[in-house]
Amino acid sequence: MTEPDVRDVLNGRRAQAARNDGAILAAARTVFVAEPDAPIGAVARAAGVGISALYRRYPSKEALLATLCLDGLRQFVAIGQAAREVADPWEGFVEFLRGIVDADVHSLTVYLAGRFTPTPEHRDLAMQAAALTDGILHRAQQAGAVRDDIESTDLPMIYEQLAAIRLGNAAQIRELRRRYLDLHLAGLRSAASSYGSLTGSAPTQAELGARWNRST
Amino acid sequence: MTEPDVRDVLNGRRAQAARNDGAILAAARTVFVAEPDAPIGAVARAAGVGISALYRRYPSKEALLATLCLDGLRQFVAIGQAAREVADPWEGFVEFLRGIVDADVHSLTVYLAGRFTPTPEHRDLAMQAAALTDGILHRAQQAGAVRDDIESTDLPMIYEQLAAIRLGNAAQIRELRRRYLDLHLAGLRSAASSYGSLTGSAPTQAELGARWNRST
DNA sequence: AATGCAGCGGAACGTTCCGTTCCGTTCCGG
DNA sequence: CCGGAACGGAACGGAACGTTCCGCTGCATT
Repeated sequence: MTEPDVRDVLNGRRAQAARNDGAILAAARTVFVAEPDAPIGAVARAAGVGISALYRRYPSKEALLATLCLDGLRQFVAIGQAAREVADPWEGFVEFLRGIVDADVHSLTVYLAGRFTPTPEHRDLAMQAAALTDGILHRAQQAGAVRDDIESTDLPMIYEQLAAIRLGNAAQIRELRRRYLDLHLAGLRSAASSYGSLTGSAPTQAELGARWNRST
Repeated sequence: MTEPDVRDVLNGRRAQAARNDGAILAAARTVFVAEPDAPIGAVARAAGVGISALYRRYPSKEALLATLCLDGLRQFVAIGQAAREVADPWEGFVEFLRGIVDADVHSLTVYLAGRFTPTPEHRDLAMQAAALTDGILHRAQQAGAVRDDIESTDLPMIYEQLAAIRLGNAAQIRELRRRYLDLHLAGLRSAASSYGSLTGSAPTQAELGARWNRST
């Protein structure tokens, strides 16, 4: 039972298993982002493996979704931390939004939330994400770049809108989302507030958090 | 078999049937707008009738959806015609978008499209709707109110984004949609284009029309 | 070379869900 | 008083899906 060095098993049964690990996660990502309640067989087909290769790694569909969502949350935090390092507040803000939208992190987190019972780790990362959003937005607002009547809970709603753009293949979807993110950004600039104030108010954190509870 | 005057049968079996007609359509509207692939039993429950009351009026679920979508298209055209009559081009444009979003016409048309085989009447009304959109947008652009790098196929994408806002009850959804429509409008104003041009290009009419074909 | 078993593909199973049909009942209209 | 229109809801048939299970393959160890 001597564990062989990873570099020594580039082929063979172990190596295929290791490759399947990645292939299954990548396939699951693609499939569930495109169709949040796709059957688990679609993931297996997209990964080019059988169903049992899935169940060897994840005890249930729910566990797979939970893992996927965890990955998405970690990605969200990483993007936020990178954007916080950008010197110019507006540039950092833009890079933040672009990063979230390009990676389609929203489809991996909120869309999947409610389809599994979240762990404390999920909640913890979600709070980190909210804190990052807060900081990046407020910095841009204090610099006078983003209009003041925007709250940090407005941003998830913008992600949600952009995530709803699902026209054509993946490449076209990304292109279209960039286009409409540009439009959102034009509306978010502080000078744009001269066209009139926003009616109503942003959702509360509690209302946003309610989406993590199972419902359907 | 003398058909009695409608005003004479405010109660009785015939009257209940007439009332059910409206109740069923209203319930179907509410239910399917909230959940595009809700079971037909949910509509019956929301209308307070049995399932057979539904099947007496519509031979299948598909027929009910087709009728609902037809209503939505007619509503779209009516809103567009009203907006065209507004003297100020920008005001008309705004009223148009507000009307579509408030009535949630998008959920009744595009969301339902693809779930039934469309009739020539559907296609005809859809073309009228596209023509109206074209006219209202171009008028606002020629008046210098809306930025020039917007095409008429951008507007359905904006509806789609706003229709994706589904947080809380119907009242809160409407309030939130108004808020984010305001944000979109700020980005659409011609002066907002000074913040930078839009990347990519709008979808083509053909790409938008593809959503009417069954897929899932 | 023999052998044990990790890993796998996919058929099979049980369950849930949903559209549609059908039957017994009610009660208006003539 | 009776025929039948309208209705409520149980029953049916089939599709879809998550999960389990079985038989096979081929590497690793002896």
